[in-house]
Amino acid sequence: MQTLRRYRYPVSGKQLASELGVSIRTLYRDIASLQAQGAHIEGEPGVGYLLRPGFMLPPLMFSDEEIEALVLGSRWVSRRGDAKLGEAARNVMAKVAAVIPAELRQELETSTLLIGPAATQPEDDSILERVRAAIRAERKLCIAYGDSEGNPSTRIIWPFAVGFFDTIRVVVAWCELRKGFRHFRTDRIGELHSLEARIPRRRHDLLKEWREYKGVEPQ
Amino acid sequence: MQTLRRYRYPVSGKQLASELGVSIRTLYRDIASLQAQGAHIEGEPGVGYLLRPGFMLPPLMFSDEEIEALVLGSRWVSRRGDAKLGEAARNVMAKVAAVIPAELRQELETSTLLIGPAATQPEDDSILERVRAAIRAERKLCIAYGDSEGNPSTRIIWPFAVGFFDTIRVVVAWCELRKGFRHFRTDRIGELHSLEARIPRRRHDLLKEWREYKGVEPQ
DNA sequence: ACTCTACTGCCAGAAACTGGCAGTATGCCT
DNA sequence: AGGCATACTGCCAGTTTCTGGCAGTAGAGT
Repeated sequence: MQTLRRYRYPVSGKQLASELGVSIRTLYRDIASLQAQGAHIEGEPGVGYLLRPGFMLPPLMFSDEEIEALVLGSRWVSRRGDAKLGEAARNVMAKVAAVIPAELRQELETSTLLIGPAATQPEDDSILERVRAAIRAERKLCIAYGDSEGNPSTRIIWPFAVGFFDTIRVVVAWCELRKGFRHFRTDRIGELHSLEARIPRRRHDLLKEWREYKGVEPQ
Repeated sequence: MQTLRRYRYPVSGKQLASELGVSIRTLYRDIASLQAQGAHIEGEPGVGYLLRPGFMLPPLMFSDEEIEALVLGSRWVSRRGDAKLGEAARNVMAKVAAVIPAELRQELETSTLLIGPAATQPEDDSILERVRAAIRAERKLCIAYGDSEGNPSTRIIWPFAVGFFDTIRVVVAWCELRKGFRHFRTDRIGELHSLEARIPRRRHDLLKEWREYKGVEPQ
């Protein structure tokens, strides 16, 4: 898995086998067993193998308390994240539930830590989804924003993080108009579209610089 | 693992081996390798084997979105749960980070979904911790409670769930005084102590009945 | 002292894995 | 259309690993 993950383009079985020090025949068998375990490895004749992005977690041991924390966290994301993120959280729980024995599954589903409904009406989810997509793709966004006094403006921003507060969510970005870090409440973003232009700096560096500027501890 | 989990008392290796259809010698070897993988199996000469409570997750594959959801959920619990639950959430992330290759670890730590600070000052964490302990042990609680008009009362309750709202947390319980389901805000609980007496009904049944009574969907 | 039990080293037989070979199917390039 | 690179499968012998029995040590409870 680790070897295959290093490549972002299809790589031939022959090459993989020589890197791992095994024969081609064994490689085919190993890949088949990895696929049986759920790894998303795509193989095409004439092309090679490609690992679809994702995480492979080895066997892991969790205490009761840790499982409760995991379930509670997933439930929170499921109810407070945007639609896609919520579905991802439910998928996590479904995957975990699918592989544990039946006696434990009940313990999972019966977990007694519940997330209550949101205090405020959720705004349009698709804004958050599109912001997250832009962050991941490291692309600039053009937004119509109304500030706290209601003054409308149109800005080009470099989004690199989303902050979840109890009742609101803010996009953390570099603002080209103001030439500085700014926060934008998602419920005050009117129109939004993703630009072709890439953000000229790495997301990780922007985040680090913003943390130093604001004095925010890593989480 | 599954075989061993069924027992709540120490069980001899001989018995385990015959249930699994392997020899004693092999069982010792298998247990050694499970322990090497992180399973909490305790073996004492003259007593037998005992599995400390916990979950063993087999290898699992997650997509990028699912990992983001998992990280975000853990961060929320880490900042909004009580001290023990928060530590458990951080342990989950630490365990995951410990077993994934270095390139991926950075992706985890750099995850750009952040949880902001709580809007209100958190009340005494230990109340929530003790309520959760009572729920897990299925023990009655005696609490001093002030209702919304501030009238103080002392009640014996059967706690079976905790609801997390944006700014407050409520204990869901059967109230012996009112002979019905009641909710108690944790910030209005004054004194609290756990009683020796067990709750006469199963937590799971109480939760189910409360859901039907309140019309709450399972999460 | 005795029994029950966990745990280790050793070794032969059993099981699983590995690597090579031959062969089929599919996509890309000329 | 044809050649080439590649994924993928069945078969079989050689190698490695796993298994089960035996003998023995050590700790806990009676």
